[in-house]
Amino acid sequence: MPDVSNKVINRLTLYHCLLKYTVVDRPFISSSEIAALLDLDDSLVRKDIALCGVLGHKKQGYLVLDLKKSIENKLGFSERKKVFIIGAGRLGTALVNYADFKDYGIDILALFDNDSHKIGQEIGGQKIISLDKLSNLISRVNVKNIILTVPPQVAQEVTDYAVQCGVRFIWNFTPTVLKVPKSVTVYYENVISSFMQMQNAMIAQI
Amino acid sequence: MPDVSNKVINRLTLYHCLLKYTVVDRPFISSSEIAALLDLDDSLVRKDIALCGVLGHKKQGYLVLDLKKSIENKLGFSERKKVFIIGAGRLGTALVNYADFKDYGIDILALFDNDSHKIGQEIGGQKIISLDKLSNLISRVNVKNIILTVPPQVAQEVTDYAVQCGVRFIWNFTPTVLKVPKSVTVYYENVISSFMQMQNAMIAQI
DNA sequence: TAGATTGTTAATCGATTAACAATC
DNA sequence: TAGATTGTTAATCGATTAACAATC
Repeated sequence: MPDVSNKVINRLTLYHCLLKYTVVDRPFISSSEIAALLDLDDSLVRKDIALCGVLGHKKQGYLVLDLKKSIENKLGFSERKKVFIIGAGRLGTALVNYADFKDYGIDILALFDNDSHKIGQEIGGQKIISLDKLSNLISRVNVKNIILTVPPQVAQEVTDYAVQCGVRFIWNFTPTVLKVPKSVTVYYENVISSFMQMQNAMIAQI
Repeated sequence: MPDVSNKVINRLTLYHCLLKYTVVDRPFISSSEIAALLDLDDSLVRKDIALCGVLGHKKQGYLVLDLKKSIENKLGFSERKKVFIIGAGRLGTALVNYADFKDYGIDILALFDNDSHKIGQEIGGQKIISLDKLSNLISRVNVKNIILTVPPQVAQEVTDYAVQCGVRFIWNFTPTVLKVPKSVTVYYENVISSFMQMQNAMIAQI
């Protein structure tokens, strides 16, 4: 999936949701229908679709199943992507149980915590593992990507340790900015920011 | 908070996280330091800060506390924002317990579900309420914003009901596209899209 | 003073929208 | 045929980066 911007990825994912759950009863959908449902410009939708290599049909639109499949290919849903989760709090366990991850090729292979009361407990078929086993498991399973769902107060400390163990990509769900070496990439997931953006949309509406 | 794009909101929120948890030991921070930590251009940081009405100090940078406070004002953290959550599954309950919401002015006033086994249970100080009480509570408490965390299969059905009850803004955590009247706004939170964006960053890195 | 940093303008880059020929 | 829809180019819009004078 090179050559597509984050904005395109975001829209393609939405088109896919649409085709998966909403448009299931007919063979074709047009760019203007998609655009109307998502409040976008129809030529933008056609451009996005063109990036997936899908050809439409004049007067009819795009074949729903064809389009769905092509988005899956473009975004790499069928390739398996291995991740660990560090932090078995409410958010971490919610993510472990998020059934849809598997559908999109995301395999959560282990869930770590350093609370001795949690270690050994089972969540969504995953045993919670002691954090000091991270280094060992990284080399055995060859996973370089972690989802970070620890309390913000310990986020930097846990990150330093994870980086030392060989982690290269951190999907950071904590509301903190992490200091990492140049070789490590942090991707920020920020619920507060999303909320503020939504609120902005609200104000604009009124 | 008019006149700021979503991208600016996102960055301002990150600056705020930085000032809240990471830069706590000194009075000043420069635009280039912020830029380095977040992998941004320093003039972009200065522009964002200018939008908050903060003046820096030549040779020293910006006063940390001053900047933090101004971001809070700009993004409206101190104004209380009332929301309901519909769907008391793992994600819904994780959000109820997300302590940081309160710090940012987001008050979760009730948690709804229609599973009779869940109704009456208490989560994070909130009793789970039967969904058929929604209409009643909307008029009593005057809340027009909901966080939707139900299973995707029932998302549209629940949305139709919520809209009928008077809901105007839906923060949609389900991986579905919702059909709503023009008067209702849906804001999509898409974990899968975020993951794919992260993966894109990974590929670019290697 | 020399060096560092802001604040801001102009230049560039990228993303979206408008428009329309092609054609089913 | 007439109408609808794609695929794509050109125009516009918005966001980022480069550059630099001002100044502490």
